[in-house]
Amino acid sequence: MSRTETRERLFTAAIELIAERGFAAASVDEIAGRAGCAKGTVYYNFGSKNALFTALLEYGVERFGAALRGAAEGLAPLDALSAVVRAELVFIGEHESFARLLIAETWRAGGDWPQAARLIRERTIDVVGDVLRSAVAAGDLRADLDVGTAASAVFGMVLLVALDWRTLQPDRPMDEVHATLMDLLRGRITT
Amino acid sequence: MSRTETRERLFTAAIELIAERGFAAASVDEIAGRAGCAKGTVYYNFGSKNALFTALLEYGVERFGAALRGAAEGLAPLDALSAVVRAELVFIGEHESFARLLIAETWRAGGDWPQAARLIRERTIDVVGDVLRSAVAAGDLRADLDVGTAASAVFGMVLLVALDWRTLQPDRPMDEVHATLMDLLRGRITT
DNA sequence: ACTTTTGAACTGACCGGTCAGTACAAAACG
DNA sequence: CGTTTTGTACTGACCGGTCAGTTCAAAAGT
Repeated sequence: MSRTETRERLFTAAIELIAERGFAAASVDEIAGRAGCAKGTVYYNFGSKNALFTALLEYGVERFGAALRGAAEGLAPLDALSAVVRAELVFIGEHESFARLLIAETWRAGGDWPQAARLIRERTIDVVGDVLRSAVAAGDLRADLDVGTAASAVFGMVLLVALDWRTLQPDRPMDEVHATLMDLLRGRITT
Repeated sequence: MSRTETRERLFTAAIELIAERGFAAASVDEIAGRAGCAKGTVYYNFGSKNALFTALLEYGVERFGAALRGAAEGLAPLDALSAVVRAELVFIGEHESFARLLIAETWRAGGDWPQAARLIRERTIDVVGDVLRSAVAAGDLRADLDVGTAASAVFGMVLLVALDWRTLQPDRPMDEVHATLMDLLRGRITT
């Protein structure tokens, strides 16, 4: 078994368990068990439970951010926005547990690690912010738009809607959800 | 010390600690300590840590829902939407810890209590849904609007934006945040 | 040979829950 | 009126169990 493969198995196991029970309640024994390896392997590979969690967050956010950035690439600003929203839906559909973990563990109040988690989340939100900024620069969106708040609004809206979608109506086609979200964003709600 | 007073002190202490560390990591000893009473008192009043948490969720969601419902009362549909969004911002501003707890502990995957938590959260979202439904009935919003998804989107958007607001720019006037959100919802983003 | 993994045993801290007992005020009693 | 009882709210030491983290010798993989 290669080291990276073991690491990935541990990642997915930890993501699932932490999404289900939260970081504190997910025991290392159980994570190792679900990943099909021994407890010692966790400590050989990561050194500590916290380090495993941090590595996992970075790994996941890296992929998440890359997926969003990749979706926007080479598109006109407004198309890019639509593509980023879709990419966020797709990513969450495929990595539901990670999304739950992200939402559950990164909006804590005070403490020690939240800085890391918060920065990571911001980095994800910033991709949306960049897309909005381009749209403003291209004259597609109002010049006085508060890009920071809007980015956070779009990202958060899609995140929570996606989780409700997976939880309550998983059979619903993604395009419908995407269409509703884009209608909302483009002001096509009012008559 | 009256029973209800003790209960409320335990509520606020538990809300703060769970928002900071999560349910599993918030120890009953510490909750009791911060509330200024003994551990036994928690068990005398609630019977278990889980029961304390459930009671606390119901207590908080009751107030949250009432605040939203009260804000919408007697207003024309579109004004009601604006008022509900503002009420959500106000409530989160005043009960930031509870909002963090709500977001962190109610989007878990499987398990035992999530039903309770999820239903409770839905009950809050449903207030937004009702407002949207009235607006559709009044002809202010498109008849084919997917009210469920839109309600979840509005609620989630405001929730995450409010938390970012409290965390990153607490000095910013609430009206600005509110205005940006309403611009987003009314399609005043595009040029 | 060298890296990686195993799995079991152990430690020490911490945590949820229990329970016998305290404090005390309002009733019931004589 | 004094005293006894009762019920409520609370206390905090204590118990059984769990868990992160350590250690290590042996096996497996490359």
